[in-house]
Amino acid sequence: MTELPKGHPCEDCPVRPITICRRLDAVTLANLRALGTMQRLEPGQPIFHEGDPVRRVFMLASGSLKIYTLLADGRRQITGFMFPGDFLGISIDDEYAFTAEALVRSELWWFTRDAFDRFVEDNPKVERELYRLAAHELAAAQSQMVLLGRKTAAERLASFFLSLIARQELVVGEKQAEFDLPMSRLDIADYLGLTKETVSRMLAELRNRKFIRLMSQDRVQIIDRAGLQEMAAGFGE
Amino acid sequence: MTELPKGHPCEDCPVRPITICRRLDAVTLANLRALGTMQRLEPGQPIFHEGDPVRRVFMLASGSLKIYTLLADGRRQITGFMFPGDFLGISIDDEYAFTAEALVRSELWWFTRDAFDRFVEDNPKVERELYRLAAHELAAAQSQMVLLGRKTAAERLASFFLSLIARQELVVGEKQAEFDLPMSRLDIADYLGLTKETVSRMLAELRNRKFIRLMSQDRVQIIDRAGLQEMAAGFGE
DNA sequence: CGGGCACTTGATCGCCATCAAGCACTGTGG
DNA sequence: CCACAGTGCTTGATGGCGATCAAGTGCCCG
Repeated sequence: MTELPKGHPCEDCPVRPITICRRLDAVTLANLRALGTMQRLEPGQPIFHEGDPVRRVFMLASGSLKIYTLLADGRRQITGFMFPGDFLGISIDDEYAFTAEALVRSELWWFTRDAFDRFVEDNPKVERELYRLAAHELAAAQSQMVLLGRKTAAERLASFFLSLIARQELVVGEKQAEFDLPMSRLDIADYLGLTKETVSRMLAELRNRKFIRLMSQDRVQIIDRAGLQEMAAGFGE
Repeated sequence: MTELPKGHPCEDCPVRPITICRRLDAVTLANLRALGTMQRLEPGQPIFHEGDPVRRVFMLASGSLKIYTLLADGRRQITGFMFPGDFLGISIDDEYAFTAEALVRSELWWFTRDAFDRFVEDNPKVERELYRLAAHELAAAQSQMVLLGRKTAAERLASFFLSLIARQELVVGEKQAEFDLPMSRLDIADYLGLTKETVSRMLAELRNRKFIRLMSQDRVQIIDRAGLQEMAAGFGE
């Protein structure tokens, strides 16, 4: 990555660092992991802050993280959550554009940027895979724009739950009826562009409509997936 | 791109098509252009619709486009505008995830997917460049999420104007004091997650604060860029 | 048990959406 | 040259969704 032709034709445009955080294939992962160092994280512990120099590339092994940006007066937008297998810190710039912080006790591997770049150079398929991963991120970002720009509070929460369970099903490899909420109500709110009170109310709303059941504070059972999907897609009722 | 290893490990996850629409370097462009066909577009003419099969890759030569997604009941979110030099339709999936439509009379080159893919294979640097372009898109998408999730109406418009003029300055290569608004108030609203009325009011607000001047309906002069920047960054006043 | 904290629920407020004129530019025909 | 639609933008009046402010509740861990 370091030997990417710097600038040309965009060197003066406001390039900002990028997260690529979807999964690579198993073989690549194993080879890469051999180059890395493991690190434990406590809940709330930051991995890096917005503006920090980009020195390392991270891969989450267990737990979960949040990625966020702050406005001048403290308003916060969480732009993504990360789960085991996700990559973080792969960037074409020298500063992170966001802060990354552990939600729960987590483990991650880190690699120096150089080691990671060398690995990419030695594994031609990886570059292609990285592009593929970036494409996934972009598609997700676009649906999040639709969510933030045009969906109602209830629709946002429904969409969020569906994406969380889809994600978990991808990892487990089969349909699931329940999923965890490792993040707080405030984190959910800051991801969906709402307040924690509204998240709480919409949770009650989805419960009243018999779309979901709360097994505990941080575990949700899906009762009516079709109902959730209709709501997430923006059908009136 | 067609020979990207299909699936593995993401084949069952909801992959959606992706736009890559920033500039490649001049040499690459010239080589690529030789493979393409030119097409003229009238204002409002669609290039493709959400759900259409991905058969071509496009490059905008002149004019401008909008990219949007619709919800079930007709709510619309514009996820991006495209300007000369931008690429469109580069995708890892077989269906477009959005609709692309000309804002004004425009010209674009198109390439068959196969021709484009062969070109990418024959030009190893291009793959790297594509990744770089995707990274730019991702950074832009993240700031748009902050805008849509946490900024006020006035802040959104200020941010939008700054990004439009930054874009134009990138093309022209020097600082500019004025820029065009090739899109309607409704398009601006659907990009910023607002209504056309609110866009109109915030335009008046920025005018009253002496941040901008309207040279005509579709041309803006920036009077106080620092003021706009503060507002866009979310400082209280 | 009890203290703390996150979450829920309730009451009120405000920003922006909605509804509704009014206005300005554009083109067209008399 | 002007009447006059037609269209898109602006401005005004009102309303509603979600934010804010404020209790209340349950859960976790002492």
